[in-house]
Order: sequence, then C-alpha cells, then structure tokens
Amino acid sequence: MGRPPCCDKLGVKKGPWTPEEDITLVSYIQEHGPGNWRTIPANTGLKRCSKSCRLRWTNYLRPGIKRGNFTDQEEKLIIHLQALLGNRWAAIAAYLPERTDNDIKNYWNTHLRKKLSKTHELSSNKSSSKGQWERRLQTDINMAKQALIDALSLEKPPISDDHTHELKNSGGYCSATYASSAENISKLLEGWMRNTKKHSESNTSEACSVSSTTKPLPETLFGLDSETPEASETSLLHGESKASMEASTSFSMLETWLFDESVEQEQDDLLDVSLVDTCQLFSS
DNA sequence: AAACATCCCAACCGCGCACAA
DNA sequence: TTTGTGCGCGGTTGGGATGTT
Repeated sequence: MGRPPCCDKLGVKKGPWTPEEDITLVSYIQEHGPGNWRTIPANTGLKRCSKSCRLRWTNYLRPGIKRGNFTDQEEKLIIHLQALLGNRWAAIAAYLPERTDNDIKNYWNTHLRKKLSKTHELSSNKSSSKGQWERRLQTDINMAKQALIDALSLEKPPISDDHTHELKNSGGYCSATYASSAENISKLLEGWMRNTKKHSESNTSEACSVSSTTKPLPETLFGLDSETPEASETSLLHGESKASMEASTSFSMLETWLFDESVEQEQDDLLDVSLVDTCQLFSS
C-alpha cells in the first residue's frame, strides 16, 4: 500500500506551469523565503500541491540555475561523481551548484549513459576477463579523476564572497548565474508582460501585481533593484549563499581528497567503492 | 508534405527519512 | 514507542520538439 499521494485532492492542478502561476510563486517566496511548502498553496491561492511548488522552485525558478548545454568540465565531473556516488543526483548536484539534480539526472539518462555504454561496448569487445575489465575501470576512473582536477582548476567555487560581491556591486548584474535565472523568468513572463502592457500604459501602478515599479519583472521580483543594492541581500539570496556555502564545503572535501597525498589510502578506499558502483552500473 | 520514430526535459509519483507530538 | 506530517530524493512518464523516411 504505502502512503496515499499528496496531490489526490480534487481541484489540484497538474501539468505545465503558467507564467501567472510562476509569478505568484516567485513573489510569495521572495516575500517569505523558500520552505513551508505546505502553506504556499493555501496562502497564494495556487491550485498546486506543495510538492509541485517546491519542484517548480528548485528546478526552474530558483535564482542561480544555469540552463542549456553542459560543458566538457561539467560532463567529466558528472561522470566521475556518478562513478563515485552512484545515482545520488542530489549529492552530485552539490558539486555543480548551478545545476539541479533533475537536470543532471536528465543529462545522465539522455546523454552520458548512452555515451558510456558505447565506450563500454567498445572496450568489452577487446577484453573479456574480469581482471582486465577492472583494470580498465581503474584506468577510466584515474582519467576521470584527472579530468576532475582540470575541471576544478577551471571552475572554482562559483559562489562565496565573489558572488555576493558581484551582486552588491552591480548596478548592472553581470553575474552569469543570476542572468540565466532572470532570463528563465523573463522568457516565461514575456507573454504575460505583453498582455499586461496595455494595462500598464493606462495605469502603471497596477501593471504588475507583484511589483510596484516599472522595472523588468525578474529584477524586481528578486529584490535586485539597482537603486537599492542592499536589496540584493534578501532572504532569498541568503538562502542561495547558504546553499552555496554548503557546496563550497563539499568542494573543499573533494579537493582535499584530490590533492592531499596523505590520504592516499582513503583515495584507494574511495576508488574501491567506485569500482563496485561502476560495475553495478554497467552490469544493469 | 505527411507519417513515423526518436530525443529531450519538465513534471509527477512513490518511497524513505527526520522530526514533533 | 508509535503515529502523523512535511520534505527531499530517485525513478519514471507524458508530450512537445526535432529528425528521418
């Protein structure tokens, strides 16, 4: 049996989110911060279950999400982390703060799994014994590890003070992470803006139910008003910083593992684990 | 141009964990 | 200790987009 679904109530909407729903959700979270998902539908009038709201926020609306193609570095990082951690997408996503676990999972399922199984096919044609296969895996992991080192040297923690600093200094928000997020919402809201523009021309103050200015919606929604730099330090962005700090910590641990020769034995242990995981992956 | 196949990703579902009462 | 609730995670699916015949 198990627990009944959380969203089996009548009148709960499913399917793609509309720009209006996004606006409602974002503006509510901007005011109250993320969390308390249960209360959001009741407080906002959204006909969505709490879970759906959380998912929409974490996978799409949250600031700092990078969308689009994965870079080679990201790809290598994912491959290696998957070998180390298995399908623990949330854990893997912790090392790629700009990507969501859902994105990484999708990318793995649609691109990397095929890619790797192809590679495996090629290599297994050449060698059939388990010993050789394990040696090959070990080699792959070492190569991936080197790739990870390269990736880390290129992609230092994207967060931290620099990130905050960027935001603080910005009259113009040059932060790529924010920009992409703003773009997400901008695109979503384009249609909505067009529709409301007519109204705004006749009555600016009513143009946007979540904004009291005529600035582009995303900036206003996230408190990124260039006239009030301190506004960038909203609870939202604090939340982001916190997540980023956690990611930094994870990065540090990884870097320790990568660079500290004194933990050679622990490295071996990790690689042993990854061997098992990786074998399971390919045997399925 | 139309029909069909494949890809891709946003969203859903069910389960497990943590925590409070 | 048990039970109920909320949240997060990983697996899966639906359907639009794109490619192929």
